[in-house]
Amino acid sequence: MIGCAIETLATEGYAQASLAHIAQRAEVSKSSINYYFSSKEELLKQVVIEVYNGAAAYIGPRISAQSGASERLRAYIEAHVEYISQHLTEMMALAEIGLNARTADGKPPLASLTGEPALDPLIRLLRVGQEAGEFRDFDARVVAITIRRAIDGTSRLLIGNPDLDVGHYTRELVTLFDFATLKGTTHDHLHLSRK
Amino acid sequence: MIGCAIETLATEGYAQASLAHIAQRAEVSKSSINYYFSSKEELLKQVVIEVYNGAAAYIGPRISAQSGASERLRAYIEAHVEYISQHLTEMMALAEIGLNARTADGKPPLASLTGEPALDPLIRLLRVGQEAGEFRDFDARVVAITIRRAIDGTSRLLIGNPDLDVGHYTRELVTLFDFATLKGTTHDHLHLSRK
Amino acid sequence: MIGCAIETLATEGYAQASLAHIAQRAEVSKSSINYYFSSKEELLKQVVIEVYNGAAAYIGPRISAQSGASERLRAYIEAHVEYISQHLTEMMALAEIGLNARTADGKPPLASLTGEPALDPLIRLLRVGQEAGEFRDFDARVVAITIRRAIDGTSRLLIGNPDLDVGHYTRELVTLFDFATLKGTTHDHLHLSRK
Amino acid sequence: MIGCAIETLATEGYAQASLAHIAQRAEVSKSSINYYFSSKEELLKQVVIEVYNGAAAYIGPRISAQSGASERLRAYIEAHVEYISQHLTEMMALAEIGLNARTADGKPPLASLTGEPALDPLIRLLRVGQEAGEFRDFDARVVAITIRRAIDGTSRLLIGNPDLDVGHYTRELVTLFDFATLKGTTHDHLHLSRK
DNA sequence: TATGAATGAGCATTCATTCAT
DNA sequence: CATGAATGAATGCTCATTCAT
Repeated sequence: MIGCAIETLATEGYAQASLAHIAQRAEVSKSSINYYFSSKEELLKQVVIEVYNGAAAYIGPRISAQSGASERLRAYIEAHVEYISQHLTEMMALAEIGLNARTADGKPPLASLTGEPALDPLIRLLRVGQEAGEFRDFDARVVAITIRRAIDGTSRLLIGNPDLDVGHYTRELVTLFDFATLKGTTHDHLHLSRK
Repeated sequence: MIGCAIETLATEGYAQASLAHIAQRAEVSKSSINYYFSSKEELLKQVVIEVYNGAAAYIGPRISAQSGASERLRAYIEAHVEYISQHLTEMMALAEIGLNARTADGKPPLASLTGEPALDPLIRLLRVGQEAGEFRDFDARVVAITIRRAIDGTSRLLIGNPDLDVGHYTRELVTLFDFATLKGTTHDHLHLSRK
Repeated sequence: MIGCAIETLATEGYAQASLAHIAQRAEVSKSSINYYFSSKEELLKQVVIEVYNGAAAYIGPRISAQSGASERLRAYIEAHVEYISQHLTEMMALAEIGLNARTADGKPPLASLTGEPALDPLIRLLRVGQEAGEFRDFDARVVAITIRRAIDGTSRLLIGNPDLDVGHYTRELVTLFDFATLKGTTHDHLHLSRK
Repeated sequence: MIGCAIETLATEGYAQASLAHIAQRAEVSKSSINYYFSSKEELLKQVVIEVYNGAAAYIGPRISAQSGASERLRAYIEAHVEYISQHLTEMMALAEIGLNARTADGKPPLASLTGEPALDPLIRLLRVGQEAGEFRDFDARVVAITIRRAIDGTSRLLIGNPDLDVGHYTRELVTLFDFATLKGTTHDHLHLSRK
């Protein structure tokens, strides 16, 4: 049932993801959904949890397997893009919810996903790299946000370009952020002159 | 009236931006909106045009004023982030529309805004820089997408952190993409080893 | 303007014959219609009058030109069918109004057109024919109603069969009602046995 | 619910037969109608089917019970008028739908009811009578149309004259079409002279 | 004379939810 | 455990009408 909700969200969009449509896809009655989930909000929350846990289970170990900060960053990007490319539907669903769902007061409640809390591990990773002397001196939060934005954009990119070479895209992204983060001598004048 | 539509979209979200809510904010009747705009779709289209033109008028000249590719890229980022930080509401509205509106068949029709066509000038800018020997050898499209994603994320970031130091954020972003794009010697081994 | 109302009614139907559509066809503003006609009801009334007078001006003399009752009846049918076939649009408009317009209380107010009052001349014609011994002994009202129904159906018939041979159709109709009304000996037993 | 739709159509007319009005008469909510009927069009279709089937069930056997063509024609008229006089409301509803409903392109889609297809059995009946030598030589289609028009007009007639003597009216109609169709000698000169 | 602006009422339809079974 | 029935609220939209100009 959660699976059908995901499919509906991904293929029809948030606005069309009514209980009726989800129920139709799941070939159950609308009432059944309300039986298992106290409200639509609850259903969406479960969708988020399900998708999020699935991603974490795949990505977490991939990062942990690496030891150096730069290797971890590469693994972070690679694992995310890879997972996204293999779970496009779920990611689209997540995006639909994250961009539309609001709390009663009106503001994006699931900012927690793409937002600050979810960003913390990445920020920590970057700071560790800086302390270890692997990364140059940047604002870890800004870089983290940029990386997350690049990663989160992957699903849309793949939707629009289904035959995109994911491997090539991943490598380019990794290289890009390698250059952007790794300590080097050549570019330092730029960095300093801008400070 | 378009202004109120923008405010409603930005503060209440796409789903809550009904004609009734927009009309209420504008202190006119629902019918009046339908008098000036033949449909809701038309209203949203006008919102997009209005916001888009305003941004282009500000940003375009700022980029053109620069001559070198790397200076242009810096101007691109700076002008965008600056404009976004000063027109947060409009940008949020644009995002709400771009991410939710669908054509009759169901898929993102306004991808044109954040999507491919809008990307072309940036891609060209990057390629010019590569041909001029200013930029290293990267996939211009991947880098362009990443830059756009970083820029487009600014509005959400500012919503969540209203007292963010925009100047600092912009400088960090510019530096990040300087490192990511400019030709240097130090990091070349990374790039090559990954190829 | 009345002409455009007629066209709109005939081609788009009563439900679609809004002031907006009529105004569009007439290439004037909606307000102009309300300026010349105090209400939509008034406009429709004028349409009815216009069409009705046009028909009367054509048909009246054609009937009066005949002297015998049976000749008059033939002229009645012939003139009507002929006029209808040449003014299909107007007739369709009349039908749309007659079948849909209602007074405030809810009942067909324009029954006067196809209804009783409009029937009186025909009833009188038939009775004169009976008194003159030309027509058999029938209920003039029933026959009159039947003749009117046949005539009124002509427009629909022509809409559905645009290449109908109107001359043939008219002759068949005239013959049919000749048989139905003229005094004869052969069928009298039927009539009597049914009384 | 279909019953209330019929009543509303008959008493208030097609234009006033909104879901709101029908729901009010049925003392249910508008939503309930949409629950049972996927659209208003569907509701009207069911009304047509219901009424049509009811009529067919009554009228069909009455005609089949007769053997001769002229007897069948009499039964055809008698059964129709009788049924109509006893189901005035339903017939009015049917008329409102048939005369107003339009397909997306704009023209009368339910012509099938009063229109050509529904006419075929009557045309066949008349032709059989002609081949059997019972009926004179007329255009069966024209006569059929005229008979249907007379029958279809009955409901309007009864609405306008609730205390009409239906028996008398039926007999007059039957006699009229007896004279109009049966082979006789007296009138033949008319027919021939017109040919 | 003619029209743009504005609106309240009404339309068919969709939705999440409740309730009895 | 599951669902059919039912509904109030809300949606985008059309309409005839009014009013100031």
